[in-house]
Amino acid sequence: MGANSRLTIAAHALAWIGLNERMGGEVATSEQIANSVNTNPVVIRRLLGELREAGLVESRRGAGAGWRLTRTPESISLAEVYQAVEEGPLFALHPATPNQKCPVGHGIRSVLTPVYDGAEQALRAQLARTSVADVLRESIAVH
Amino acid sequence: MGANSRLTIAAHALAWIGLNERMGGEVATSEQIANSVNTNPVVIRRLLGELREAGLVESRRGAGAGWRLTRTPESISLAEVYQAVEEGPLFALHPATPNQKCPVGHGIRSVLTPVYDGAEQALRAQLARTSVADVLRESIAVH
DNA sequence: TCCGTTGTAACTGATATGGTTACAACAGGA
DNA sequence: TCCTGTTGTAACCATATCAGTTACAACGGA
Repeated sequence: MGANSRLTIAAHALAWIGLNERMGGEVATSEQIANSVNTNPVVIRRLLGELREAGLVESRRGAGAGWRLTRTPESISLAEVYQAVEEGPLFALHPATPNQKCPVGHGIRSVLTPVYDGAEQALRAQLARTSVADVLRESIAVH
Repeated sequence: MGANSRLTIAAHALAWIGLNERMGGEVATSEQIANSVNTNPVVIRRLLGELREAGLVESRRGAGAGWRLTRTPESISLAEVYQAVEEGPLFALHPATPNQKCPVGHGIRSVLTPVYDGAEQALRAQLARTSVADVLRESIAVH
């Protein structure tokens, strides 16, 4: 599958902002986060922009600007982060409408749809078991 | 996410072969399957080739050639089909090694790895609840 | 030998991703 | 009012995957 690192980078960014706030920092800049993730600040700003649309972070512009969490790290689950950065469904149905004259082609889409919904639901439920606070705490605990 | 239709097409092809065998057909050709899926026969042959490597189907060449299931439709779950056609992990870690001098960057990969493993395991477990026989039977039942 | 099918390479167009440069918009402070 | 640092965003590039297509060699039964 086209595995991407969007969830990884988003979780990393949120954990970093959480650590920054715990250390007394007012706001975190995309440059600081990018330095920890080891990527370009624009990549961070694009992803945090999607998290802002989802209501997970807020940004301040102008001098002394940066990013802050709108909620506690404990209350943000990876399922919400996934929802914010991965829009489409996990599995796609047929690119072209299957042959409706064939019994299989006629019925298969309405069969697969709930199967895919259930699989995606199971995925989200498992991601919901981990919070940004978990990621931050366990990351720091690694020696 | 880069949602693709590989699992959909593979499940459709297997269900079609299963129906063909139930109707007394010896082998199914990639052209017949492609006609039901509404795509090009080469797309079918490529995907069935991966299913053959996984041991789910076998092919015969020469005149009167085609494809057959190696097991009953009841014994083939969508989790196995997923395994056969989607190799890589669902979520990727960082494209570049994160900053090891940062506490978050140092520990986050070993934290996310088991989280992603668990999520993917939940996905597979849910897909395992549906078999090719289920897909075939329910598809035919759709009016 | 003929012929239908598989197996596979090669190419195309569309789309997603991560990275980069560039620059306007903004807002606090000197 | 101006300076400065940061966000917001457009534009572009390289790479990869996917679905589709054409072409043709390999195979094997009749």
